[in-house]
Formats: sequence, C-alpha cells, structure tokens
Amino acid sequence: MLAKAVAILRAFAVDDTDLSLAELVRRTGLHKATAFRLCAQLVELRLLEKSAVGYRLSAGMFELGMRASVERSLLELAMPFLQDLYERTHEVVHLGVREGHEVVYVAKLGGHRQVRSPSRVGGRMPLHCTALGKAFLAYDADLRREVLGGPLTRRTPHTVVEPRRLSRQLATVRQQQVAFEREESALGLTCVAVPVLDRLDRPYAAISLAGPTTRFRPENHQHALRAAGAAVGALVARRQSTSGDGMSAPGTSPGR
Amino acid sequence: MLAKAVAILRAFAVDDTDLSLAELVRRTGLHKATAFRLCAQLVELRLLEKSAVGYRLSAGMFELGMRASVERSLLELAMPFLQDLYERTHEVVHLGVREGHEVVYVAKLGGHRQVRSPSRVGGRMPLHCTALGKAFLAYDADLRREVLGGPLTRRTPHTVVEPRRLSRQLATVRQQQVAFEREESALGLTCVAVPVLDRLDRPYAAISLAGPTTRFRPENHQHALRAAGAAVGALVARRQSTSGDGMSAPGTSPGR
DNA sequence: ACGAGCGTATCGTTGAGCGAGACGAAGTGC
DNA sequence: GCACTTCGTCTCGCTCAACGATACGCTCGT
Repeated sequence: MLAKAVAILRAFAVDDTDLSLAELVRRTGLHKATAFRLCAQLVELRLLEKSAVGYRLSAGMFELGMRASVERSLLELAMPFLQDLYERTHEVVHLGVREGHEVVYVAKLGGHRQVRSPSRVGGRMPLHCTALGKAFLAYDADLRREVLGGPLTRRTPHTVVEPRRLSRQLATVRQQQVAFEREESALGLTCVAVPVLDRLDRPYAAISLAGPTTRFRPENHQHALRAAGAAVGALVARRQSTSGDGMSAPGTSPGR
Repeated sequence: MLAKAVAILRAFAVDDTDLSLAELVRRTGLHKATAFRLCAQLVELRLLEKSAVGYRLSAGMFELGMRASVERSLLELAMPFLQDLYERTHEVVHLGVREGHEVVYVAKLGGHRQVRSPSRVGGRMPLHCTALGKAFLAYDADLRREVLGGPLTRRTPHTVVEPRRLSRQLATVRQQQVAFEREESALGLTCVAVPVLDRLDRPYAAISLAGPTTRFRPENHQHALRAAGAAVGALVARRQSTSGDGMSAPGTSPGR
C-alpha cells in the first residue's frame, strides 16, 4: 500500500505539473478506485494537492525533500562557492550527487539566457556521458568497474560507448583532476567538472560548468573549478570528522 | 498506514540528519515494531536510507521534493533574478511561498559570511514577523483577516504583536510596495521584501534581502527588489495565461 | 554481573486496503 | 439528438497484510 502511494508520487516526471487521475492510473497501472483513494489520502497528508485539472505535488513534498540531510547540508556548504563560480564565469553551474549509476542534480545556477541544457534540479543523467558523472567514475574504482562492465547507452553521436576509450579518458581525468564532456549528453553542450572529495578521498559530490560548444572554453575555468571543488571538499571533510558517523557516503545503493 | 509512514518522514526536522529508530518512536508515538517495519519499507522505496547511526531522508526524497511543480518552476523562473540581486548587493537573498499562515523558504542565496539567520531552504517562519510574510499579508485581504484575527506570537522584543499596529504597517507596505522587518523574527536581522504578484495580482511568492542590522540598509535595495519582483511576476503571469489551469494558487490550505 | 536501552524477529488477530462494479456528468462523433 | 466513451466518485463484500504484544540478543554504562 505504501508502495502504491509512492508509485503515484513517482508518476510525476520532472516536467509534469498536473496529472489527472486517469493519467495516474495509466502510468502506475493501479486500479482506478485504488488510485482515487490513495490520492485522496495523499491530499489529506498534504503531499499532493488537487488542482483544477488534477493532482500536483504540493509544497509539503518540497519541504520534505529539502530535509534530505545529505543534499541539504551539501547545498548549504557549497552554495557560496557555486555563487562565486557563477559570478566569475557567468556560465551555468551545476552541483550533483551520485545515486546508483546516475547523477542527481542538486543545484543549478545560470543566467537569464540559460543554455538549452537537459539538466534540471532533481533530475537525473547517466554517469558515463556527463562531466559530473565522469568526475565520480574517475575517483571511484568500484563504481567504474560496475559501469564499464554494463552497457553504455548512446545519447548523441559523440557519446563514448567504448569501455576502453572511456577508461582511458577517466585515467586522464585523474591526472588532470578535471573531467570534460563534449556534446556527449546533448548536442551543442560542453561541460567541465571536478569531484568534491570527502575525508577518505571518495567522491562525495561534483561541481561542473556548462556552456554552448560554440563559445564555451572549459580550459579557462579549470583552475577556478578545482579550487571550488577542493574548498567544498575541505568543508565536507571537516563536517564529517567533527559531528558524525564517519562511514556513510551518499548513494551507496547499486544501480536502479 | 500511509499516515504513519508520513509521520515518520515528517519526524525529521530541518536540522536533523540521522535519527535512530528509538528516537523516531519517541517523536511519532508509534509502536516500535511498527516503526521498524515502516522504516524498512521506506528504505526499500528509497525514501529513507539506513546510516551507521540510524535513518536519514535519502536522495530519492530530495528528488521527489524537487518535482513539486509550483516550487520547482518558480525556482527556475526566479533564479536568474535572485542571482542578479545577489550579485548586485552581496546580501542574503530569499525566495518564499506561502503555505497556511507560514512562509516556506524555496531558495536562499548568500555569501560565505552568511548572516546568522534562522531561515533555511525548506524551513518555515510565521507570516507576521518576517518581511516575506508581510509581503503576502499586505496583498491578500482574506489572509490578512485570518492572521490579524488569530494570536500573533512574539519572537523577539521587536515583534509586532498588536493587530492594529501590524495592520497599519501593512497599509504602508501597499503604499511603498516594499515590506520591512527590523529584528522582529531574530535579533540583529533586518529584512526587506517584495511580493511576486500573479496574473490576478495575488501574491504568488515573495523575494527578500536580509542582512545584519548594524550594516544593512534596506532602503538602498528597494528599487532593485521591486524590479526583480515585477520581472518574476511577469514571467509567472505569462506562464499562467499560456499553458494552464488559471485558478490555482500555491498554499490554498488554511492554517496548519 | 546486572540492567537499561536498542534493534530485530515471530505470530495470531482483525481491521483496513483491495478491486469489481455501478453511477452520473461531461464530452465526442455522427 | 443519440449512442458511445472517458472521467471522477462511491459502495460493498472479501481477503490479506498491517498491527502490536512479546521475546531475544546485543551493547553499553556502572
């Protein structure tokens, strides 16, 4: 029953606003009466709200999401540095964590003329075709083995789908301490990223800059990015060593 | 059963990270076995994760929260303007929506030396003692009646708890089109806010700047704030008139 | 050595969730 | 104007899964 309720909540995609009961039934495969009852309960619990055209995720849901400890505290720690980055470059700045074999965007700063990028806060992208993802892969051997073992889905003509070539790229990432992505997840989009390493040098998060290939020169921003990554990493490490458990990293769960 | 699960999720406060099972039992009043079972299920559903010391809200929760339509789209619309504000002022910038008789913070931009402010993204504050809240109250007669009717809780010696005095302040807000708060929610903190009005001139959200009373001169930022509020309002209105229902505002539910 | 507090597991009972189905309203095509 | 579909809402028995009492093993602190 809980599972069904969550299925309803998860039926909402990143760019959905309102879904009708019928649409929810279609997406979840639940019985109409069941979905109806659950929706009513979720409204009661203020996770959904009923709108003119159907149901939508409510502010209560947003609130709960923002209480997710890892993401929220990471966000608070990193925001000042992300803002600095934006102010210096005026390019799109991303902050992401890993969950399974995907990166989840935790923050996105960008100007009025945002690149038509596929990223959205709360959205997901595969690891192997994004700069953020490569930053995670380069610094996590276990993860690398898993991902290089599985299939690498192609997103654009430039996506690196050959494991050996990707592996070589990742070695370069470790050398240079920056990861690049050149139109591998979306055409026209170039990215550069650094990992945020925790106390044990595991990638805790990653920060990237993105811009249109035509104009964006990732090399110009390597230094600033590395500095930001290191600074946030230091803060994360400090927080870990003082008040804390010590051994839990975000997103330890395997692939979805 | 759903209700109990949500109770567990809601047991996590804004600044909790990990809660033990015992602590969850204490806060929710649930039976130990029940809480245990529900936590296991929630972990299964990837809304919770088990850490070394207990449970924490997971990235899956964050993801869901970010799919909340009103907050997410508002965030995307407003972010560029909030960044401009920050860049111009280098003061703490807030974006909030209303839910019931409280304001929920949707975004917060601030520098490295953030004011020791009580606001956190996803957190709540009463309407009557914050600049953001006054922006909502000033532009919503029904709401104003409700709040002025009820008790106004005192947060600091400067909190305005006299309905008539607050009412006069709100009239001034409408005249000047900016709301002020001077140490009414926290000592040492001064704020100034504007509403984001939708197509029907209802307050859809609000934007504020905050800083330490010692240094922060809210008057200097009125113009920039008003401009930002109007710009975001225009975007909101445009989105409403094109693809949309037309009649739903965020937080239509009455008090908590 | 002892007891308190905690997480985990078992189990019988029962109440709550389930899906089939009915129904009215609103829309669509002819 | 009528037949037909789609949608949201509600009712009602049946069954299964959620519930809480209880027990157990573990780790502390004293």
